[in-house]
Amino acid sequence: MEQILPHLDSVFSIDCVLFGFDGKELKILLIERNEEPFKDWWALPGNIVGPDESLDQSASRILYELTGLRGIYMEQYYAFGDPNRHPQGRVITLAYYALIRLGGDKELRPISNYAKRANWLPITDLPKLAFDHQKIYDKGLEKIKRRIKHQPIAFELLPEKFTLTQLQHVYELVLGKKLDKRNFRKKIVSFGVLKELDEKQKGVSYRAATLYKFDKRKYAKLFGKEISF
Amino acid sequence: MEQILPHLDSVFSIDCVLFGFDGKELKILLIERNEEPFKDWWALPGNIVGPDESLDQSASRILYELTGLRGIYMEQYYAFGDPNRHPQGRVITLAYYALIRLGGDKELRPISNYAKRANWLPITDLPKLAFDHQKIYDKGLEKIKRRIKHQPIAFELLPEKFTLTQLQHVYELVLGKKLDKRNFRKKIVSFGVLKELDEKQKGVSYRAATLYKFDKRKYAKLFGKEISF
DNA sequence: ATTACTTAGTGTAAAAATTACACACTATAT
DNA sequence: ATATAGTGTGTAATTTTTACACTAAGTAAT
Repeated sequence: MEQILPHLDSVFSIDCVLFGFDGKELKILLIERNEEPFKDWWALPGNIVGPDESLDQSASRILYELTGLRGIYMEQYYAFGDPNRHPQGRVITLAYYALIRLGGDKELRPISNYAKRANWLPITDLPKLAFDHQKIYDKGLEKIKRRIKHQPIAFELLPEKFTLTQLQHVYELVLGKKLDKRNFRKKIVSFGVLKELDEKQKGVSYRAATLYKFDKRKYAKLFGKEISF
Repeated sequence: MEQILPHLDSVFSIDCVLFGFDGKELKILLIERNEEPFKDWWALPGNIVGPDESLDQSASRILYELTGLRGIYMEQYYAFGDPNRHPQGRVITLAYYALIRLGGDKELRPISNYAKRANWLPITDLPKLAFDHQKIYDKGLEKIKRRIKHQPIAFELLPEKFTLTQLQHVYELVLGKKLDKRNFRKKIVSFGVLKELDEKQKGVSYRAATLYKFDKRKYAKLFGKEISF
């Protein structure tokens, strides 16, 4: 119902759960707050939605401001609006997640002044989080667990070229269970969204694995058909 | 980011997509607006979130005010926040869906004054909708299509006691395709969430079918295991 | 060049799930 | 008694899923 527009004191924000993968562990990006409330606590990066931004634009801007990253696959997944979730007033927040490959270069560019610092922390050992951010994170993890079974989001966590073992590793981390190597390969290849390259892995002290990349074209053709893990 | 709370003129609302099933068709509840903008247009029922309500509470209140219904399974599914979606200012809206069985008695109790009337309209023949409500509806339908494959939400559209044929009918309507009778029964029974009653359907001029009901207890035990259609 | 080490890469058989498909039964209405 | 309309049921063929272990290839150290 939207025909009358009272001026209400409500604030609408976006918080981001950025999952990162460095080849070993799943991490999330947290900031250490520099201001009250929850000064010195770790929190999810977030910000207030600007008056002329769409929600997705706003999420992209926030991600960019906090990390310098652009062009990342992000998706809103839940709105949190408990009237008491923020000690200073009513703040409804919309949670987005993003999946990012870590390592290499382009890391953590300067951060807005409300944070002392930002850091990628392994999800296996998270500190207490400010506000209801633990809940937001939990729901985000749950979300990508479900999503990775049906959508090709695992690739976002990997470099453009990757080995099947690396891909399996990502699935195992997100789903939280071991998968059978042969069955995994059989299945993932049968989806027909991988392109086998002529290249091999480099810099390893054992037999180098074949590199693959995700084939967006092939995936686009499959549209509608469900992938299922 | 939530440490400073500027007073912004933003409005946060909830819109509901109420899917109803009368035994024949899928319908949604629409209201005919009585005020500008979009006076005389059909729109989704919605309202502004109160300052001390949680989002779910607010959605329940709105549903109750518009229909008199309580205790309905509702879930938020997407936030719409295009800066231009409302001609009079910034309104971010959170969409909820609900599934309701129609027919019988408890229908459409008096409606707030912003609507001329409210009506259940078949989804196969919807009018043009106000604002971006067509988009909101589309996304809602998409959502329940996916959800009905994995969660026991079909039962919300049926009376407490129902026949397997009625249940199949609901699945067919939502998924938009025919299902094989024998395979459907085999599968739905194998989930083990139905309780066969000693009762038979009444008032039909042919062999009466056995009635079933959804067994919440059994379903609770299955928790974690995925249903899949 | 031999050896030790580490991961890559591969096939099959058994079990389970899915699909396609047709007819006799039962209740009611006339 | 007969026509009608929907109920309720089984099976064989196919596909998908699961469980499972060894050889091949490359690197590093000697």
